[in-house]
Amino acid sequence: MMVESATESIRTTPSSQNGVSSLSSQSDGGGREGGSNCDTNGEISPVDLLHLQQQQALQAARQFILQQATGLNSPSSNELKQSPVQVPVSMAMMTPQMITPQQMQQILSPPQLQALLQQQQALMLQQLQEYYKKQQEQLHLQLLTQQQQAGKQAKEQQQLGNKQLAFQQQLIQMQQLQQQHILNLQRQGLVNLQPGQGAVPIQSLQQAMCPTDLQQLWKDVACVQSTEEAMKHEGLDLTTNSSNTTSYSASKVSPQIPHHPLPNGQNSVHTPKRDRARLFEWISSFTKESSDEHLMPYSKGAHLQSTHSTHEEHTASHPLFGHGECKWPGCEALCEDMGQFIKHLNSEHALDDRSTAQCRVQMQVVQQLEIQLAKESERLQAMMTHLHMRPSEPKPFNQPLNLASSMSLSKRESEGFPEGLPHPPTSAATPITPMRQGPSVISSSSLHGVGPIRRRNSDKFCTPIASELAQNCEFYKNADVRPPFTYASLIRHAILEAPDRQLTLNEIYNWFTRMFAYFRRNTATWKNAVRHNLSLHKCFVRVENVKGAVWTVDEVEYQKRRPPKMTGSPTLVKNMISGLGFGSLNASYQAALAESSLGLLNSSTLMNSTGASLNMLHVGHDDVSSTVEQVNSNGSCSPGLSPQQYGHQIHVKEEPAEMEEDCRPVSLMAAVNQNLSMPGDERDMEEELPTEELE
DNA sequence: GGCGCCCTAAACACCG
DNA sequence: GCGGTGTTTAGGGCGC
Repeated sequence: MMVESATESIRTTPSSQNGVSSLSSQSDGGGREGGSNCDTNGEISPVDLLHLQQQQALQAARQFILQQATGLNSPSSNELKQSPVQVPVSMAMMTPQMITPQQMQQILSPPQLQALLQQQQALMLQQLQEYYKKQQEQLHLQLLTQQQQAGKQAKEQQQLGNKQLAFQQQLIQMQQLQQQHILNLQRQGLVNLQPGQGAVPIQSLQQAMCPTDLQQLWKDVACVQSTEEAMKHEGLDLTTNSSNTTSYSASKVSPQIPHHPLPNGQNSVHTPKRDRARLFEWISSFTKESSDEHLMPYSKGAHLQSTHSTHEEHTASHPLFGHGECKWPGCEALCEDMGQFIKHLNSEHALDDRSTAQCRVQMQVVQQLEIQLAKESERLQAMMTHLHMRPSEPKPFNQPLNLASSMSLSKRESEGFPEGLPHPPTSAATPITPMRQGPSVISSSSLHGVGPIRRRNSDKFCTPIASELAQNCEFYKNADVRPPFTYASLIRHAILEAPDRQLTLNEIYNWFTRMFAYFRRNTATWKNAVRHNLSLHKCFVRVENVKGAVWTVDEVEYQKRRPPKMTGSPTLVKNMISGLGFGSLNASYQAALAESSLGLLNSSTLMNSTGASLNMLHVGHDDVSSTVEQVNSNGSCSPGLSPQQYGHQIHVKEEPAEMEEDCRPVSLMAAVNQNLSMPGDERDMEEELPTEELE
């Protein structure tokens, strides 16, 4: 087919030559397409071949990266971008992204990520095909040119035959690699790819790799290139291309490879082993530095640098000699002793273009690895920092509570702001605050806006809804971000925020849409959820008012359902009574405190604003504008709207099973407070505003 | 794995 | 009949 036609062209057209481009000129991003890197003999220049093979290696690397692409969470990097080889195929994918994979992962839902991955894989496949096409065309073009010039001299006919074979070989290799890579990509799931789908940045995949992955990657690279070698050295059986599965071990059975350079002394066949050798070197260094016990099973280099090696003395004497082999990238020549090695070094690796190029490549390899190391180190540091910070998680949650909430509280009190209402100055100072909330507040699901509400956050360890909304109200108003609170807490907040602490269903709807951009869509869903929550939770009391049915909050019921887990916890009792720092409390309790702080904040504010000193629980209310008590279905007194105030029918709900009980032990906190004769709301304040009210 | 909490969806009833 | 409201049930996800 193509090879045959190329062969035919060779026979019928003269060949020619051209100069060898310098390495620098080839690597300066000019791309390979325009390069005519052939030597005067009409062959592809070694440097060109080097580039070609390195590109192929990178293709294999990319292939491996895709295989490893289960996680995309790693900081962005530009390793590939800085690759010594310009690989047009992947340049688009190597472009640094505006967002990190982590951010992408947070922003995108898993299905979106998957779609993105598939999309980019498709793109990559397409680019691969285009690239190989270009390469083939280029090779073919070079072939034709050389044939034309070579044809003028009959004397060179025989030589041309050899060149022809060489080019045929190149073409075959190119085709084989192309097929192999495409097949591999398809095996990796691209068979189902559809046109137009996107993908995950390849750099992200690479960045996600750990050193072990890199080792495997390099191994694959070496394997692929060894395949090339094998093909080259297996003769010129161009009719079969079944050598795609040539294994690494198979390639290693070709020790003569390094000793068969091209006639002009170039190093095309050296390149694969060179890369592999660099891999080994890197593995060795990494293994040595990171963990002496972890020897890479396939890492020959690791063993080469084993401190237990009998050749260690030699290794120590020369970094390029170890285990009886020359460790020059791609060489692996066997040397019996140091003297022989030195001789070999001086003869085979003297200062010439090839060695310079190899050194240059090695420098870039090292540079890339250093970058990778820096990134990995940074990641490690972040991980350690994160893990170290874990025990003190409550800290960031307490702090904003103290500062923001109390400050805005006082302001609201003085300015008559309804408590809980977002105060402009506060929110204005933090227009995009959710970022500072940390992941505990704005989860990935809430970020992309399609996932479920941050369910546990508000309950466990989030900033209280009051301060959260106060500080981020502008954000939630404008950003299509789902608030990290439950429907129940939001409804409660809305109701308590109302001047008279009551809202009609429609007013609740309006509050949701007014406060959260997220709730301006999917109205059917969340409205249904709101109604569901209102009906389901006992804490929401429907009151027939003159203007229709309104919903109020039964704080007692609400608090009842909050911290069931802390009931009976000796630790909590101790902490409670002793008034220790809340950082020592467990997450559940803190979460309960956090979430419910809003209502208590509200209550306290109202109480303060009205100057009422209430004993809701035992005495009864004396100010309906403040937190009022309400006789609930159980006959107990609870803060909320006064039945007298509304003087209408109150629909008593039954909480779901577990909520049902007066006989159920009251929460420990409540019990403690009751023992302390704490008034209802004050009790709540004490419970829920440890950092706000108990400073 | 069980449990609790939550969300979502859906069906149904009531009422203006 | 329609839309809004309220109730209830079911299923599933998630964290403990």
